[in-house]
Amino acid sequence: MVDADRGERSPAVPDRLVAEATRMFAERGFERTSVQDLVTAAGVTKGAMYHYFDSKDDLLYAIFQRLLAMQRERLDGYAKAPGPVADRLRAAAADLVRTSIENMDEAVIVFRSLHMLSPERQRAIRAERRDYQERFLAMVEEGRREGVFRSEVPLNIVATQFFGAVHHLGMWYRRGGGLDGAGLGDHFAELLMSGLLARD
Amino acid sequence: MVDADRGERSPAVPDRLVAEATRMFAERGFERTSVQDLVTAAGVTKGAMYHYFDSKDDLLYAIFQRLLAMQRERLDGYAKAPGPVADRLRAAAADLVRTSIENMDEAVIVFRSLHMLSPERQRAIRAERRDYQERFLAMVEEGRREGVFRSEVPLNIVATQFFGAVHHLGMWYRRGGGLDGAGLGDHFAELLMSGLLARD
DNA sequence: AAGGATATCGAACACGGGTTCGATTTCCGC
DNA sequence: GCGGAAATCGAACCCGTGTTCGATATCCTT
Repeated sequence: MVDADRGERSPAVPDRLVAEATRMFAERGFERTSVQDLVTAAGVTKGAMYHYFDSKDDLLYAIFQRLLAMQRERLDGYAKAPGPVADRLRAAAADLVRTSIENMDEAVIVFRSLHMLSPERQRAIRAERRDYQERFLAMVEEGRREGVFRSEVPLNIVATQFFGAVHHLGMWYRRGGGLDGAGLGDHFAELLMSGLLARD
Repeated sequence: MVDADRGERSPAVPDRLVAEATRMFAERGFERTSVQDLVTAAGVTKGAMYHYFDSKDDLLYAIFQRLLAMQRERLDGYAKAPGPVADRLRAAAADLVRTSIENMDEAVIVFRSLHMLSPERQRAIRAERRDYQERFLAMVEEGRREGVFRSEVPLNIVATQFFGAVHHLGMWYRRGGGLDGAGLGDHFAELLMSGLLARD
């Protein structure tokens, strides 16, 4: 019973740990989730966990990276795609909202528990996120140069407000509220575009 | 040397404690600030603190309430003022941004450490905030009835995105960045209005 | 089948945390 | 100035925490 079993019975231990940690950190918060509760929920003991992760911090860091790496990769897709920049930007924005909602647990953790990471790792994550926003802003800038975006409000403020709203999703969005991730993504993207285009 | 002294030398102990707690909770986070560090910074001992506050939680709760009560009161002012609803809403929005920036420490704590409160108090704070948003939304609804606001995007989503962005301010706004609270408030309000008014 | 490496266990450790409480000092009305 | 109440101290307490580590079980290679 080896890899074949892992696929059919239950996931490998590291994966189970990350999965449980994601669920519990999102629900109770990082600091209110003890390592003991965590490993119990995952059906192992502390020793097993410390075999795969150097610390509780490590586990948290892994969660951060998974979501951010995924979203950065997706953004790259839109940035490099052909077509008008306005369309690509709108699609990228809607996609960010959608993936944030579909990975709500991770999203909640990222925006709520960043300051629980060790300082170096905080810096690393912040850098990654800054990188994401800069790539995003590069598309906005591209649109501005082409004369597509010409808002009264500084464009980076428009984009920043959008990011703020996205990061805050975890605080209020609940499933089954009559609006799924894709629907909300469309609205959010629409709102972003109206901000970038508006001129009164 | 009593009240007169409190006014001229240093604030009363409970005030000092709240002030230090606000600063430290915002900087290091609630859970990374020990009661010992806190009382040392405030120049007293644990006993003094536990004389005024039942728990560390109590202290946190006091910080929450101060900011929320202040902002709710201000919102009421705009809601009850005379004049077109669009103007009042814009002013209220700009004011929320401004007061959030001027009380950045409290704002950071509110949005970052809500889940550290005891469940009952979490509920209480959430209820207060919901109340705030409902009053705000009532003005939006007023404008919709009058035909002033007619966005493609559902109005409550526009408003919610605005709140999200405001709550997220603490994550990126830094003083001395060439844009003060009032200036940013204007931009944010402008953006909110453009969302509420837009129709394409 | 043997052997070493990997995975998992389980108990103990070290430590800092929030909280309690009786002693001591400071304050204020009489 | 006295006396009781309020404020403050300081040390001890208890508990849960993340982490370590040697022992044991399981696996994969040869």
